[in-house]
Parts: sequence; structure tokens; C-alpha cells
Amino acid sequence: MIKLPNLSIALQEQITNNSALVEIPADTEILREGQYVKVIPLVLEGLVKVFTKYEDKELLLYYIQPNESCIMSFTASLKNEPSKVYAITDENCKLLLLPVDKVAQWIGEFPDLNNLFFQQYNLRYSDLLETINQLLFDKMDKRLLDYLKEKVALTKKNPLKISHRQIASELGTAREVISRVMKKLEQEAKVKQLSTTIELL
Amino acid sequence: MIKLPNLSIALQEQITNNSALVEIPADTEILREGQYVKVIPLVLEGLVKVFTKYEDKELLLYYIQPNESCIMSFTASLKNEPSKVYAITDENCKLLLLPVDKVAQWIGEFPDLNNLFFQQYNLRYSDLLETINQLLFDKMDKRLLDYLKEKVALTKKNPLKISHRQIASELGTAREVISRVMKKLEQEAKVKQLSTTIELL
DNA sequence: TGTAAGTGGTGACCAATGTCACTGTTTTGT
DNA sequence: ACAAAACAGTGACATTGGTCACCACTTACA
Repeated sequence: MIKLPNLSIALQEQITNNSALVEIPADTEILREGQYVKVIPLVLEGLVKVFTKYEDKELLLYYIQPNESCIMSFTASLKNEPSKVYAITDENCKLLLLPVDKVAQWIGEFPDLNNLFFQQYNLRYSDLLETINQLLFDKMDKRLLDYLKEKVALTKKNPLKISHRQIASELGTAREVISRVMKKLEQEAKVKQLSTTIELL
Repeated sequence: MIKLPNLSIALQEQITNNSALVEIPADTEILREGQYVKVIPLVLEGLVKVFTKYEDKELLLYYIQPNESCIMSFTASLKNEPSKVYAITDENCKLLLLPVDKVAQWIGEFPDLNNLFFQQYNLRYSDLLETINQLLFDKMDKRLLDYLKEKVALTKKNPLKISHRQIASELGTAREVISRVMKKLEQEAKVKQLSTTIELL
């Protein structure tokens, strides 16, 4: 049986018997913009990134960590609306795919699942609000530094292996801007760059 | 008994017997940043605005319309966290104040209330995402025009009575910027200004 | 090993918008 | 009606970030 902390045994059984366990390699798109959703992914291992996008510009909204779910999928599926965001695996992941119709039923039967979903909505609301505050109140240097700090905290790796281009796309800006700001951070001794790795000091 | 569309009679009775009905004049702060919340407001009549703020700069996040609630209050109260946003009445309002502990109980007993809360979370997630997209992808002229369109739609008044300063604060920018952009919109025949009123064409 | 693709560095320039200073007009309150 | 307060208009300038052009370096792989 699949272990799910904080959920009742009865629910864990239901989920185990009705969901698909899948392994997805890193950097794979698991939810497309505009897609109609029929399963709710629950992350068991790994890390998933959720983005908004318009034309060539995109922005990382938040990460989905183990034991969290993509509540937007639930939302979109409930109202039978296409997804407004898209999601990519950041690492190799193990996901549990819960069928939407079952979830709707479980919500009514299992208060602990109901609570989990409320918590998830709550968490995402906070994530989006934080994103808004950064866009509105912070300059690029602070946004970049916060981004790097979060990345280090989540992946538990310090010299990060990531390209300027990649960072730019997650922060919704251009590569040159990241290069420019990164140089400034390096001069301020906040980061150190070695070939394609970035160390947070 | 207080009429609440889409809620069961039994729940309407519970709510009527356990909540306070209050009337609040326009432009009154009903939820402060950092405040701990003990009631969930449900808007019966009027319009409430929700903002985020940092130092002198603030931004309108979304409106709460009749038969909607401030789900963030619920969230904050559940986790006993201070509110990250603040709310102001935009018009004279009738609000129903639901005690948090009762709501937590009703959520388990009345599936229709549970559904309402899911819908509200969903709605606010969409509102915040829309706000992010505007901040990230749109220039001031489009943001201002969208703001005016929404205001006209919500208040059902066309020549709007509102100052540039007010608009600036709701869009998180400066008065001069609004004056400048408004002039441009006027030249493009998208709005018409007469003393302190703005008409959307 | 050599070529292509990806990556980063950099200067010049542009566009959007935030800021300042100052003016004149409109509205409000008494 | 008058003074005070709020509001709007505007030119000049600063800052931030986006764009372009182009060069050099590294990596992948055929």
C-alpha cells in the first residue's frame, strides 16, 4: 500500500486501489496550458514547477513538493475548465495520479482529504500572493537572490547547476538581465560563479 | 431568516441564528494587515476590495461581490495566522459575520458550504493569477483600461467618480503615471474626462 | 577532432515608468 | 464667499529593465 502521511488508513487503501503510480523524468511537461484535466497529481517524490505563460514570457509561480498536490488541476477539473498554468518536473518524480471523479467522491467521505485540499488551496494562495508581492515591490537583484535561496533550500544543493537562460525564464525576464544582475551579486560577494554553476554565499 | 442562495434551509437557519448582520459604510477598513481573524465575512450587499500592501505602495487584488466571502479570513483563522491582506468596503455594505469555530463545524456537516468554500478558493486563485498576468505581461495603458472596465461592470455606473490618486493606489503606481496614461487614453478616444469623472467609451 | 549548439559577457541603446518640482483648478467646509 | 485641501497637468530627469549586436568560451557529439 502507498504510504500517505496524515491520511486515514481507509483512504490510503482507496487511493492505492484507484490511482496510478508513475515515474516521470526531470524536465518533463506534465500539465499543459489549456489542457482539460482528468487526474489530480499528488507528488510523492521529486519536485514539480508550476508556471504561467504568455507568448514567449513565462514565470515560475511555485513548486509542488512531496506530499503536496496540484490543486489547480482539481479546480480546473471540477469546473471542466482548461488549465491556466502549466507544470514541469524539476527532478525525477514519483507521482500518484488520482482520478478526478473518485477524488470528488472522497472529498465528501473523508474529512482528512477535505482538509488536505483546503490546506493546499491555502498554500497556493499564499504562494501566488508572495509572487505578486515580489513582482510589485522587489527589484531584480532581490528577486534573483530570493530565487536562488529557495532553489538551494528545496534541492539541498549549494553550488547550483543552472544556466542564466533558465533562471531568466523562471523569473520572467531576459538572459542578459540575469547576467548583468548576477555580476552585481558577485561583486557584492553574495554569490560565486564557476563555469555553469552558481554558489550562494 | 437571512436568505442565502444555494445553501440548504438547515444551514441558512444555523447561519441566521449564529451570525451577526452588520451594515458598514463605504471606504471603511474591515480587515487589517497583520490582524488575527475571528469571523468570516460574507458579503450580502455592496462591494469589498482586497489589497496587498508594502510600505506606501499597495495593489488591488480583487473584489468581493454579494454572496461571496473573504476566504482568506477563513484560511488565516484556521491556521491562526495574521492576515496578509487588508480589505476595505467600496460601497455601503451589508455583511454577515460568521464565527470561525461555527464555520469549521458547518464545513463538516454541510456539503453545500464545503462546496461554496472550494468555489471561493478557486475564484481567488484565479483572481490572483489574473493579477500576476497583468503585472507581468501588460503595460500601464492596458492595465488602466481593464481596471476601468471592471469598475464600470461592477458598479454599473458609467461616468465613474474616482480620482487619479485613488486609481494609482489601486494599480500600485503613482498619480502622475495615471494622469499621463489617462491623457493618452483620452487622445485615443477610449475614455472621456469631465472634471473628476471618467467615462469609458 | 572539428563543428555545431549552447552558454555567458558586454556595451549601446530604448522604452516604460517612477520621481520631482511646480503650477493651476476644483471641491469642500465653515 | 473664502480659505484650505484635494486634485490634475506637465516638463525634466533618473532608474530599471528589455533589446540588439556581437564576441568568446565551453560542451556535446558525429
